[in-house]
Amino acid sequence: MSTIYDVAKVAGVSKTTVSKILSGSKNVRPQTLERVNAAIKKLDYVPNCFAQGMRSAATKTIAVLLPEQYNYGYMELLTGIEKCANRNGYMTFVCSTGRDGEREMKYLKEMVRRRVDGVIYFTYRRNEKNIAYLKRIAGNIAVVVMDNVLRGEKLDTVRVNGGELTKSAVKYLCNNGCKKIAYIKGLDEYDATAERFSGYALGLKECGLSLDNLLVESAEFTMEGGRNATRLLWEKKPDAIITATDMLALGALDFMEAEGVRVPQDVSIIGFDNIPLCIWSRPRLSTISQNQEKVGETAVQQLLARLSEPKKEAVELILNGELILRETT
Amino acid sequence: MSTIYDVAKVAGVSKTTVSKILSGSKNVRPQTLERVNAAIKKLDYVPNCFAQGMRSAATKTIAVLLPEQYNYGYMELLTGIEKCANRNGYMTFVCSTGRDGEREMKYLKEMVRRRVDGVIYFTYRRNEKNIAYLKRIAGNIAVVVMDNVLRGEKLDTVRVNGGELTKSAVKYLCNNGCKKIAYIKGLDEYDATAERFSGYALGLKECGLSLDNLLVESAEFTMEGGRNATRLLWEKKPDAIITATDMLALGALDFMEAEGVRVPQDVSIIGFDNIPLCIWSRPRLSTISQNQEKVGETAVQQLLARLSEPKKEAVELILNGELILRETT
DNA sequence: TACAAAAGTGGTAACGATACAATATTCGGC
DNA sequence: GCCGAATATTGTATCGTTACCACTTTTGTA
Repeated sequence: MSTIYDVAKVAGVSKTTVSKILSGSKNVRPQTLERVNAAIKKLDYVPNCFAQGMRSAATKTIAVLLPEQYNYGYMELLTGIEKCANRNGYMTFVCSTGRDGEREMKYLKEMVRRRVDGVIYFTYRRNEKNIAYLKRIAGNIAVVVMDNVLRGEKLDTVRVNGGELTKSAVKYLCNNGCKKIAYIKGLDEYDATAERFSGYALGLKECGLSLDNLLVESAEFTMEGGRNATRLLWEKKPDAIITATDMLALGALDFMEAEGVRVPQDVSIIGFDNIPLCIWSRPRLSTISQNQEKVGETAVQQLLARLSEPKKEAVELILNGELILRETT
Repeated sequence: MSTIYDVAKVAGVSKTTVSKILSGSKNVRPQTLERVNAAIKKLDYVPNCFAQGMRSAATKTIAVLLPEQYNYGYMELLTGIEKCANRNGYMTFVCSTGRDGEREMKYLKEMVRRRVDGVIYFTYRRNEKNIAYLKRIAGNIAVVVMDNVLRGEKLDTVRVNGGELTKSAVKYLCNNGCKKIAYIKGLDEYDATAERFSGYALGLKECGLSLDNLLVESAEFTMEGGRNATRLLWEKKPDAIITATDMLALGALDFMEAEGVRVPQDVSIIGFDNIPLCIWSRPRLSTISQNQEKVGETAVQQLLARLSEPKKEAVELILNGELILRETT
């Protein structure tokens, strides 16, 4: 592969001149510019990113750390991140840590090794050791934290207020006459879904309803989990069910179909995430949309903002989602 | 950020010794090893990938070029690629070119700039200029081509034999008494789907049925496209419909539901891809599965094989898919 | 004990680019 | 045509690492 030196030789100038032209300097004679450009074209010259990065630090690379194995739920978020990053000349590394703190640390170090400019950090719960490392590297590498797992850590944060949104779902159901609103939680170790549950509790309170632990179940984030939790809840005859994720809601819907329960006449169901499957279920699932593509885009924008002003105070960006009413309410 | 020189100073040895230890040399006294490791830990030292890459070429990075904007259809493939790459210590860049040759070239150059070790090249049709460039860089960067778009180019290829699989679907339907098997093609410019259509034609021939152009429609790869094509086809009263992709089949299914046509009693439908939605449609969609995760894994393995033996003759790996019979046949 | 081989360590030159200072060339005004 | 200013070009050091060779120390064997 040709180097800047080869280009200089072919064009009959010094490599310093070539370097200047590459970085768009004005102080070059038109004929020199032409000769150099011809040489670049002839040799198919492409600057070596590694050599560049060694002097001028910026690698135009962003890393995205995800807690779970790469799955459909991250698609929109990743699309948003990719698009915005590429638009700004950045490439991205996507790493899934599989909920494993050690692996997360391994990837964080790998990102330092690769001198990425920034990290979009998505995790499912606090890991003090990793947070300490993250804060240490935040001096050299821009860090944006997704969700509010690390609140109070003075790191830029981008998140959707899942609590507020869940509260609004409770209020909507209440205003439409529901009195026994059940909830299917995710695993408590997930901060993001724990927040949604808090919103549920708060919503009940503001509606003058009391929180009944018998109307709350926990489950794995799968259809199967949703089905099982619903089976237990159904004995308490709720008139509505809100779930922490759409898959749980689809499980609930599946249970109702099997039992011959009419949705929404006998019971209303509201999910969370607005995954594409929502419009394929019958009846179509009402849910809360987070607009993940926008979230990803915002995260990248904040990262770039941080890179251009490293000293500025950390910000917390809270995006709005919306309640999407389809056929299960 | 600390450098190898800092480590050497703290440990009281030369940077050459530190470098040796990092690369796992045996010829080091245990106490020296210990002192250096302590220094590395103390300083949180992580080698600079750029400086390393400048001497020893390998960057442990693979690029994946996709023709379409990052979407659900690529999820499994990407998962396979990611998993296998990470397992082998590689990171991946994913680039979507949006069916734009210029953009594809831009990304190819970017990958050369970043000195990736290999490129997994996925495109939708031949672009001579880009192919020429690809072949030129294939001397320095390992290239694996997905699908058979570039057949005859002496580049490693990994693909699923969509033609053969479609043929087997035709035979299955024929053996079950279907006589008027219609087909919904994708856009002809896609080589992968064109191959599937050839399989359809060949299947008919081998079953002793003749290809009737009135039983073939083209459409965009969307549900809407499938619905419209089916509306036209339905006038010819086919007893089965095979489609180039699942979304087209879901569109067909949607049309049948709206028209009150019973599936599979009145007409059988077979899609292609086995996207997750297949098990959500009612009746559940029969389809052809490509096992994309396996495809991705195979591509990475071939890339690594090429890296270790650059001179070996190019290979073509053809993976098997399978006909998945659900409720539409 | 002697002496070659092996083990352990260090010095220096790359890798390919950019930054900075230094030098060469052109230009404008008198 | 001369001189200073502006423009254009170049030489050299440097980034952090590894490769290679040279050197010192230890080990093993006759």
